[in-house]
Amino acid sequence: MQQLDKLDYKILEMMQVNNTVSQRDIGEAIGLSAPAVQRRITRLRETGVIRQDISIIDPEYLGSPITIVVQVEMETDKVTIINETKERFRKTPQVQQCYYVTGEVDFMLIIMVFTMKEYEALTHELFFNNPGIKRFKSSISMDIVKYGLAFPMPK
Amino acid sequence: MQQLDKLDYKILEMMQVNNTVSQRDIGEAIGLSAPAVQRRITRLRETGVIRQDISIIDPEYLGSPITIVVQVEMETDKVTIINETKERFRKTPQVQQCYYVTGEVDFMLIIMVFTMKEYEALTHELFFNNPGIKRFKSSISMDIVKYGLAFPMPK
DNA sequence: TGGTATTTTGCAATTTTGTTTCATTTTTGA
DNA sequence: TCAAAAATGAAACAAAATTGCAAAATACCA
Repeated sequence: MQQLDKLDYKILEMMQVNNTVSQRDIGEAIGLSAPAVQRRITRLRETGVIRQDISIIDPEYLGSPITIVVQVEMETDKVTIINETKERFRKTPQVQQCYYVTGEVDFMLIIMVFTMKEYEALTHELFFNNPGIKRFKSSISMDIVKYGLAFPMPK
Repeated sequence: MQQLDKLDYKILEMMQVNNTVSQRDIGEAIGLSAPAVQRRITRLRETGVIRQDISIIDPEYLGSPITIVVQVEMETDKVTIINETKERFRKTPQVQQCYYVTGEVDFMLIIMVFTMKEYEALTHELFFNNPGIKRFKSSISMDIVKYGLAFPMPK
C-alpha cells in the first residue's frame, strides 16, 4: 500500500466508528463520488489497512459477563516457549486481547467469561497446565468504562 | 429485548467476526430467509445487543503505533473523583479501553499512541494533572498477540 | 384441549446501495 | 514540457437491503 492521503484518513476515521455508512454519505462528507470512495475502501481492505469489519456485541444481553484482566509472568524467555504460549492464547476464544509486554510481567490478557466456573476451568487450561508459566494475577473488572478499538488518526 | 434464541446467537456469532456478510448468506447458513435475518438484525441493533458496527484498522499502516497497558492507582475511593476520572478516560481518544478493576490497582487502560512524546504529554494530561491519582505503571506492548472484541456465545 | 391473538416467516416487489464501465481529468516522473 | 499512470465522476448495471402482505408457527387463555 502506497502512502495514504487525507481522504483515506477521513474514510478510516468514519469507518472505525461506523462501517455501515453508505459510500454516498462518506463521499458527500469528504468531497468525493461514491465510486471513488468505493475504490479506496476496496484497496484499504485488500492491503490490510482495514483488517476486519465486525459488529460489537454487548455481552450483557447474553448473560452476566465477567471481564478479567490477567497479568502473566513466565518462567523463561525462551522463544519457543513464548511462541507456544502466544499461540495458545490466540486460539482461546475467551481471550479477547493479548499483549506481550515489557516490565515485571510478560503478558496482559483481556478475558471474558460468563461464569466463574468457566474462568476457573480456563485458568487450569491456560496456566496450571502450562509449565512455562510462573504465576498469574487476575483483576476482575467491575465496570467497563470504555470499550473499543478506535484510535486517533496520526498527525 | 426479549429472550434471544439460537438463531440470534448464530447471527451474532457470524457478525462479530464479519459484519459484511450478506443477509442472504447468513440466512442460508442458519436456515432463514434474507428478510427474516434482516428483521432480526434490525431488532438486535435497536435493542442494543449489537452495540456498534465498525472497521478494525491496522495502525501499522499509519505509522509506528505504540500500545501501552497502564495500571492506575487512585488516592481515594470517593465516587465523585472516580466518576470524573472515568469520564476523562472515556473522552480521551488514545484510550481504547478502560476497565475499573478490583485488586491493588483501580484502573487498567489500553492506550495507543504514535510517539513517546505523545504518550508523555498524555500522561501529564491524564495523570500528573489529576490530584486523585496516586501512581501509574506503564507496560509497553512489544507484540499484539491477539486483538479483537469477539467472545464465545454462552451455553 | 381448542380456539384466538400475536408473532414470525417467506415470497415478491421496491428501493437503496454497491460495483463496473468508460471517457476525462489530475498527478507523476522523466 | 510532455507522456504515462493513476484517480476521478457520470451513467449503467448488479446486488443487496427493505417493505408489504398473506401464510405459517407460536404463545396465550379459557
